[in-house]
Amino acid sequence: MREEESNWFEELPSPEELMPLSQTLISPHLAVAFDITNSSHHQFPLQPPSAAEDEPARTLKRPRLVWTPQLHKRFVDAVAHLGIKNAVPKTIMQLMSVDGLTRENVASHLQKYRLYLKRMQGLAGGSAADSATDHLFASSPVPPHFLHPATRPASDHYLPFVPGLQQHRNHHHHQHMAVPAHFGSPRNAHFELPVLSRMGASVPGYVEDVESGGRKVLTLFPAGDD
DNA sequence: AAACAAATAT
DNA sequence: AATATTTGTT
Repeated sequence: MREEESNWFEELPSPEELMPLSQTLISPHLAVAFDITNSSHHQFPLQPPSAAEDEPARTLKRPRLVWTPQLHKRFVDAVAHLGIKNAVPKTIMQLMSVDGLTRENVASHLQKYRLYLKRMQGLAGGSAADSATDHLFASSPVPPHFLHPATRPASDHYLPFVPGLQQHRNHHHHQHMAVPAHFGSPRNAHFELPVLSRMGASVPGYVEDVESGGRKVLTLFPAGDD
């Protein structure tokens, strides 16, 4: 049994998408038998109590996420600001605060990105590292200190945010992602990331029909506000 | 529970 | 090819 936290259905599917599905899966008279006739059908799919059917909510597959350059840039920014220590999928996801983006989306992307970074460390010289699959990653500049772990960021653009500590920036006119001076609870185990107002305006993803196979795809950053 | 890397699947 | 999912380990 999957006991995952896949609550994506709470936000994504529009009633128009859900309705036809429910209609094909639940026969009309069954639908009336239960209470879903009561205009409450723009709720997320409840599984039919009859259990005679399969469970669409658990079986339905979320469309693949498209990592646009804009979305990737946001990812890189988040990692840069978090610092390598704090840049784990959950916190990256929170900092990015992109509506509909899941931890697994980020984890998968992070894994690939790390491989890309390793591949580039090898070619620290000058040679192009582009294996043609790296177009996405190449679309956003890699902050220098990603490649040299021992090295501190030369500029204060990437000052790692440490939860308990207060940052002192002398010049603060880089409205990148403003990290609030005080946030969450002090040092303790987990801290809460507030919804950042500037960087964090959650973008409501939309679903696009692409590709000849009719695969549905999720594009979160169609046109950046970046 | 979450992170991680490697392998594998779609 | 790009992303997701699974697996085994910490």
